[in-house]
Amino acid sequence: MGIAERKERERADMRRRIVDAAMKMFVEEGYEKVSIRNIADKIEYSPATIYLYYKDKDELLYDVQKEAFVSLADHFARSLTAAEPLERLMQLAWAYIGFYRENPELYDLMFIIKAPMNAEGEEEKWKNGDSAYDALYHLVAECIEKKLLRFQNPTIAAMSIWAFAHGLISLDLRSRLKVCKLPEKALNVSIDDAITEYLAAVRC
Amino acid sequence: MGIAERKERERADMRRRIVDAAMKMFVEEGYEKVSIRNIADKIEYSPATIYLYYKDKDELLYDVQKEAFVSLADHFARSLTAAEPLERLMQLAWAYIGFYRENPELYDLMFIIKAPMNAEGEEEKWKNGDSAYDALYHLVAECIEKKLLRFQNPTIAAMSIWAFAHGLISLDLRSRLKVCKLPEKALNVSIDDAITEYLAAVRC
DNA sequence: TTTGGAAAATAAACACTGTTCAGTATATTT
DNA sequence: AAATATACTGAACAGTGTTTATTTTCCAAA
Repeated sequence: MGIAERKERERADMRRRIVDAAMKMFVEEGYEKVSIRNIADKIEYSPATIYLYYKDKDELLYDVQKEAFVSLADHFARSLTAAEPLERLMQLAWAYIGFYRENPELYDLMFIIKAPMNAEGEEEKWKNGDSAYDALYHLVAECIEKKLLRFQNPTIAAMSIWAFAHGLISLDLRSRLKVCKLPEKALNVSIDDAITEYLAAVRC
Repeated sequence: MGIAERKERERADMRRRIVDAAMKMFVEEGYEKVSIRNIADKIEYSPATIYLYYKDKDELLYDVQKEAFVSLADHFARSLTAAEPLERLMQLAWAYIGFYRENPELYDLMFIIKAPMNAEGEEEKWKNGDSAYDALYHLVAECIEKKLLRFQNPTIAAMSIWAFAHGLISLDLRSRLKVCKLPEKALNVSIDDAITEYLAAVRC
């Protein structure tokens, strides 16, 4: 029965085509501005066809998020070259900021946009971010064990470091840091300074 | 000519009615889920009428944000009772978190939602958050002057503290802290712990 | 007090959106 | 070749923000 397998393969190919087009368009124009019809046009299929492969736009976004988190994990893996855990933690932090700066729309869709993880009920569906978070958690835990960080609890530590970076990023992404009245050019520098200072402050 | 004044008053009243209804509905159901038609229904006018008072939904949101920032400033004013600047900074931080917890949808619409400040061109329109930011900035500056904080630059300090709080809040609001695998109840406690630890870490 | 003109409110439409469904074309099995 | 299962799509539904032509309301001058 090679046919069933081919059909399955074709189905997977179609999902690929859809998710690839969607990812590309989300990154270029932002999730909100891309409609199912736009995606259907791009892949030269009817809008209704997309609903044969994804139950709704949220499910499609979920798949794009999955993809995005894989590439974040890759980005992490490539960036963590140091042997010293503390040095690795710094690399992780800068890799995170770097990922945002290279793919702001992707960051938005992974961490800021409302859909789809606020869809109640689907509790355990939010596993996409796990590996990226685990990278942070284990690194932080190792640093705490070796008394390299001024933290006791690794969960609190991971939360704090993540929140700090995410806070800066999402204020930046929404142009909220304008109120700081910094010259355009000085903003990125200030963000970098803030991170540098924070990392210096939390180490022993 | 009392008529012109009455007309002006009526115009202002109408804007009030619209912005009040909008604020109420945004808070209850979230900005995205409230349509111009819904608001029009609520105030018992035609949808088109709203466009005689607001050029688009963004302008309406902008007015609601203005309102929201006033109430945040009020909230700050009521919370900052201590004489010691460092104590006042703590109160500010907790007031910020408190405001979020009392009005999560309002926080969303003030700090996270995309519209309207990303509308390019209207550079100086984003002055709503000024007074709230100024409260933080001046307090931080005072603390630095009196050598109460481990910061040199007040702008970096204000950015950092704000980013930390905002980061925790917005990760919480988007249920991203689920990856920390904390029991439901422990989450809020952990957020509080993270803030407590952070404040302890940045003081001299 | 009636009439003319300005101002305010609206019904209806436009161009979108996500989504569904009845019907058509294609491929596979009998 | 006929019957069946699969894949696809046109058209529609119910909603969105917004605009326009039309009607209603109001005020001032004849």
